Amino acid sequence: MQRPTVIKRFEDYLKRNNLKLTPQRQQVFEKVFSTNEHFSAERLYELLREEEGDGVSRATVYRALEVLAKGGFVETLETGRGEVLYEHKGPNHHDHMVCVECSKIEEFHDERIEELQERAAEAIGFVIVSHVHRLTGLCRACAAQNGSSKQDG
Amino acid sequence: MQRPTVIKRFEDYLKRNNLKLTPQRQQVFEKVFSTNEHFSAERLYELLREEEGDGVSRATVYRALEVLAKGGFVETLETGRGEVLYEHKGPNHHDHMVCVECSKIEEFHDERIEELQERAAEAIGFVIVSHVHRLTGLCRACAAQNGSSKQDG
DNA sequence: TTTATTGCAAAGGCTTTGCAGTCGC
DNA sequence: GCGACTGCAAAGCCTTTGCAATAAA
Repeated sequence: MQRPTVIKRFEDYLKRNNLKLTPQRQQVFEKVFSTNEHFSAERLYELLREEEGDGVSRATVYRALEVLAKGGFVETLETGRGEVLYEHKGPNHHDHMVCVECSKIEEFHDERIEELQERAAEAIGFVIVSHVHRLTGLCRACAAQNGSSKQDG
Repeated sequence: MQRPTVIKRFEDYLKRNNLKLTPQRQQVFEKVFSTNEHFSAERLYELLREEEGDGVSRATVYRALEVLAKGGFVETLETGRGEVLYEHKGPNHHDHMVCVECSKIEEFHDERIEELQERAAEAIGFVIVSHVHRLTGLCRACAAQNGSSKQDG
């Protein structure tokens, strides 16, 4: 998906929903789509503060993220440790693997899994709107280091 | 898994980890294993208050849940709406489908999915410790009702 | 007796909200 | 000009924590 296209979609979305295109929303939108990282609302707020210009208030960042989420421009990702991260939606869907040691997030995708989950839902008449498939564990680097040290669990 | 067995495992776990078997922990443990529902910490606290006897303080409920989680006796489930629910671990693993309309939670399991996710992890050297696979959408009943009413999104 | 545990209430962290002024449309 | 938006600070919600008293082992 090219940038101009997404911006257009965003503007259309705002119009359709009687929302206004404010400089703050633009700034948030730009920042969100200019990174491929997963970020928290707080982190996004920081990033916007660092920018030249007026900046955006914390409340507005939260409110803008809500708009973006409702419009389907960003997805939320709960890391499993009480954190909520966001990322902008790209053309290709993917799921996540989160390293408990270093917090690194890797992405994966398997069409077969997507199909099987669709079947599972169909089987009981469930209509999927969205899904979360998150693996938690150790990334390659951390697994190599943690080979021996384990505590009782 | 039979109750006596789990209790035994719990007691062993406490001993092994230098933790004490207090009446409060027992109460929490009993309550957690006496229901098959998914519950929040707050809800569990309520349930315990309603019981005859001394009850357990809120702080203790949270602390006990932490112990149970670390010991692998309960699993946490983020509903995707900022809520964290718990459920006791049973013999058979399962994932969840959460209805956005009525909050009903249904369980599903597909061994093929489990295998594919294991492969996906292996492929990049990731070691899975746990995983979350949650489908969000409409359960059969709500899907039937919501056939037409949709908002822009 | 020693060390972990409990209860309380205060403190935290993150997010939401009320409100008055402001600005897109 | 109207209705939505913004910033601020206060309020909320859920969870964690410090501390002194208490109880398991």
